Amino acid sequence: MSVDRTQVLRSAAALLSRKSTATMDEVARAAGIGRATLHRHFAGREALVRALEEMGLQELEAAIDTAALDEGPADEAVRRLVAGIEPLAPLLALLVSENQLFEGDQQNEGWARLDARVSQLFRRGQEQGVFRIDLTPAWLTEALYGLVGSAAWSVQDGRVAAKDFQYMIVELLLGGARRSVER
Amino acid sequence: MSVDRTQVLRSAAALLSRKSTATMDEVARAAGIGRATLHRHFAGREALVRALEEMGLQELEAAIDTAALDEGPADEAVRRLVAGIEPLAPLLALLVSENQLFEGDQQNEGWARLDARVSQLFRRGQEQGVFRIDLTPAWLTEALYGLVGSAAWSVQDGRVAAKDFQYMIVELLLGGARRSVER
DNA sequence: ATCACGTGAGACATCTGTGTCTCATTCGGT
DNA sequence: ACCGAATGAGACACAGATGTCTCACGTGAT
Repeated sequence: MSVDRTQVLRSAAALLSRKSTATMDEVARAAGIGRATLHRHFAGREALVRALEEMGLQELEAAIDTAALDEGPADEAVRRLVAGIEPLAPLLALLVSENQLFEGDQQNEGWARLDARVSQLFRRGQEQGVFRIDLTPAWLTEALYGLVGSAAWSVQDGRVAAKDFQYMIVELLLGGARRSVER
Repeated sequence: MSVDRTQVLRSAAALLSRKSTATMDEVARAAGIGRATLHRHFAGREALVRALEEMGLQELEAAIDTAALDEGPADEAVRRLVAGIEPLAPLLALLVSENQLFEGDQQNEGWARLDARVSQLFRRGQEQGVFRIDLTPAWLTEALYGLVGSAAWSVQDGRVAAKDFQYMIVELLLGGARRSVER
């Protein structure tokens, strides 16, 4: 009976990432609840978006923590990170594509901090000779977000199989599309 | 004096790709024109979006044509394609991230057709042994869009240098982040 | 210098989405 | 079976964006 707040936020993320001008009513319908109920849980559109930000940052941070980016080979850390990110991919896709949200410069810092941690992983990989050094850590970080978003949308639209999510991202990010000898 | 329609559409794409809820007034300001003038050129928000779609599809098709995807090694064709896409990257980023636009199933076909052409390039590369076969052409196509979008946003936000646009995308897409022997 | 045209600024009515409320209903716990 | 809490549906006023119009100004052509 009672509404699952997290569930509502997830469906909202999935919808808004594809139709950012969606109405509060559409968001409610997508979550399978009434508009009034949606309003009882989130004071308004503003609050809803804030909640999405907060949840996104929080869950991404948790995923980064769990992945233990400082341990083991950098490429394996990337695999762990992508694996942990999968459940929150639609939400991440929304937050990445809509950075209007970060005007208050409040949550902006939280985002920058997570960016730095991911970026640091790629830097570590470069220093340890695992990653090539002609692609900046900043770009690799952005590319990771982009690929995660693309994969999330592709799965959502049925263009690729959900079970291949991690494999597709990691393999392309780490190994690229070109066929090479050692593979 | 007279307004450059293409210029208006480009600035609108850049703005809307980052703040999709932007007002018509904001779009006008971003283009350096008045709201009334914007309205004289595009009957309404709906018409503006349609024009963005149309221009995006048209220019992407032109870029694909110019790249001559059927000729030469597949990886070189990818390089040509990315080079041709660079000027319309912000527009492409908008269209990819906001697929609410394709409800009328009209322009949807145009998009599907272009998708098929790009996808065919990757398939050709696989058949000729240039690309690995464990990543589907559909995914590689989506990934290309995703990376182009990420790169466009990164450049727009100043996180990476504009001059590295093509290099970053092509190198990551084709070669991946991992350091390997022949590189 | 004159004229036609396109533009910017502002006013205006309208519309759509928003936020709040009430009320009947349903679900879950007792 | 009962009761309380949460929900859905609908009504309502309000706010903000939209679409249209007018008018004055600047520009470019003649």
